[in-house]
Amino acid sequence: MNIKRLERFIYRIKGVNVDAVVFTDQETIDNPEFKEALQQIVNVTQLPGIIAAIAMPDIHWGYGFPIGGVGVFDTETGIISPGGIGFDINCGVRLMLTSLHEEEARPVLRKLIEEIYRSVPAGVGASGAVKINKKDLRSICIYGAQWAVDQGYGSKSDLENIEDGGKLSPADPEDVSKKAFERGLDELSTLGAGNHFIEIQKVERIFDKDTADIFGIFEGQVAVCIHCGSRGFGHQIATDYIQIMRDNLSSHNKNLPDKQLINAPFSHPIGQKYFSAMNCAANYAFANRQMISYMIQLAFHKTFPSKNMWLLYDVAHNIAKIEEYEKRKMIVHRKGATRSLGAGNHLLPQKFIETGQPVLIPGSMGSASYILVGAKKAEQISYASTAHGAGRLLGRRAALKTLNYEKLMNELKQKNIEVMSKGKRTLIEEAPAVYKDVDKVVDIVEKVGIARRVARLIPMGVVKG
DNA sequence: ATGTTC
Repeated sequence: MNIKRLERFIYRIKGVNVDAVVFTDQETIDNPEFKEALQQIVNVTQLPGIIAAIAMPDIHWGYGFPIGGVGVFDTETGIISPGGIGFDINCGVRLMLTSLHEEEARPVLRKLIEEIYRSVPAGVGASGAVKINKKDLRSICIYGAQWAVDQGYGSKSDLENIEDGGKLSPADPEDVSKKAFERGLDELSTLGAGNHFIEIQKVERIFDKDTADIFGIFEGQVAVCIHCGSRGFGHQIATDYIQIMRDNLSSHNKNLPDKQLINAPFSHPIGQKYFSAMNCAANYAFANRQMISYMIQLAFHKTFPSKNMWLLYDVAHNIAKIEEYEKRKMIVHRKGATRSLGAGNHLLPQKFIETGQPVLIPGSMGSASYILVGAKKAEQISYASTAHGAGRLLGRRAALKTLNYEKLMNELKQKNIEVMSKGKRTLIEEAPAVYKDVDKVVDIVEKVGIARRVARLIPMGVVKG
């Protein structure tokens, strides 16, 4: 690999049609663990219609494309690829703020965590939180979070605090398979497993007082963070379209450097159908997080009837969207990358025009999370993208082999973190030691200038699959 | 990530 350091935390790797750009530190560049992930972002530069291939400081190995990567393609000559988005379509993060202070929450924290755990089914195959029929699911595909609000789960004002209003188009349920529909029916309002979680956090530090004030953030404030996606519904859609592309576009895909980069020309009917089906899954995920936050609100008000809880923002970090840069339409794949719109961007609702878009970057179970704000510079150097999390350091298998459950529980106990989980295995696979240091990731993001820190939060309690 | 390896 031909890697050149352009400036501090910005590297250029020689690519095929374009060069790849990586925002990271020298340690990551030199670490053999990340060699494959860096090769993956280089592979992306070989795809048709590529405009930019960018990796974030939380880069790690993924299916075809690296996680923590952005792939930008021309809408006419370029492609759309399920691997550039991820199996968990519109995996994302939602942050709820409260009028509650940490000291008031501490004595009843266990009860609150238990209440939330009962309200939101977690774990692999979790189901049965709400009953919907096929017609509802069709509406969810089209209307996303708006469907949930129309059903009484939350309020209309929530919608402007969700990326794209929680509703993407085109999204035609006819492009979604029967099998995906079957899976989607009983999974709405469930958390899932793996790195998905609900976390009760407290604001530990404020970096940007002016923005924090506008966002309604204060030191010691209790917040609730939700990290989850489109469950088996999105997973099935990704699986279906990988198969469809394999069966119907074999000559188009014959010279791929990696089979997992399978794709369709964006302008091809299959590319268009996948885009539409992907939007259905994205809308399902927006509805899912809307439902979950409503359930959490009920649990919260049971414990604290006189306190308020409201939505700060909801971001997607596994998605592809049509965006325009320099009057050219592009299909921007963000896989483990968060949109980062700076102040004044016309896509923002009025309330965020002067601040820029809230950006949510959670860490791992025992570590900090950040609220950041989008930066104009991101629109210039990263196609309005920034990092999405701490980024995995160790694979699941390696985690199970090297880490000890009792030791992990002791660590969390020492940090005063209450945990409720469906199983031990997920906890070990998601232990803090498995992730990079989120503080470092966010530091690079800010120094490069693709988002700015507003507040740092630390965990008080966590619910996991 | 996932009715757990596509």
